[in-house]
Amino acid sequence: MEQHLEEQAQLPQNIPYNFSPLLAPPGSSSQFNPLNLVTNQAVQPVPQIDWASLLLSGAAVGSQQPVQGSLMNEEGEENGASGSSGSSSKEKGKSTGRGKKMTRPRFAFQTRSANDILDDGYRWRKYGQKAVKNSAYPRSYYRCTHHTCNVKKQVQRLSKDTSVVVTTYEGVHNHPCEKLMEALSPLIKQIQFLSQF
DNA sequence: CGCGTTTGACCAGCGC
DNA sequence: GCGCTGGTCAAACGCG
Repeated sequence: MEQHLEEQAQLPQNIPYNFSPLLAPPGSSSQFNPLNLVTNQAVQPVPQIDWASLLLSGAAVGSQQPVQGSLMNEEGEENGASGSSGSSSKEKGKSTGRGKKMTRPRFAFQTRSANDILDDGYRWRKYGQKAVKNSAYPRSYYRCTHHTCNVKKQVQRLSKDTSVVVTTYEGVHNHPCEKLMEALSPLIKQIQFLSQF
């Protein structure tokens, strides 16, 4: 199944960057895979993404605003379990193996970027890298460095279109964006100062 | 010295 | 049951 991922991930050429298109193709419900999700952005060397609103409200994306197909949870994966042997096995492996069985929202998107690592405002620690079948590029595994946060993400570059990076987020941050807080702290201080009068 | 990356080993699930 | 594959671990290493 993995061998077709990149073939299925056709990039619409003129879609502006937007998370709303994160929908499973209507006819591919049973074969749905996060890597098939297509969200594109204009070709930019450095992605300009409104991560703050995205990931703060966007946690929402995970739990409160279930955009169908943009999320992967246990139920959704069971739907596609028979079709996608590879991607489903890894989840089951985690549930019964070292990892804990948790229902974690997942969403994936593609970006055109020269950088594999998108600066989403959070700090990530790389914990693994694997060469995946039928892909010239390895898949990298990252974990949020926040001690109470267990969000993971996978980053893989398409071999057929090396300008496209597929990022899969798993879980929802349970802490504010550090860089966002860092950026806002002077403003907050100023507001607090002014509010004294 | 602390933090992050690299990388080989290990584990579990699936298909045959 | 065996091999393949993906995901994770953890020790070693590098960098600021």
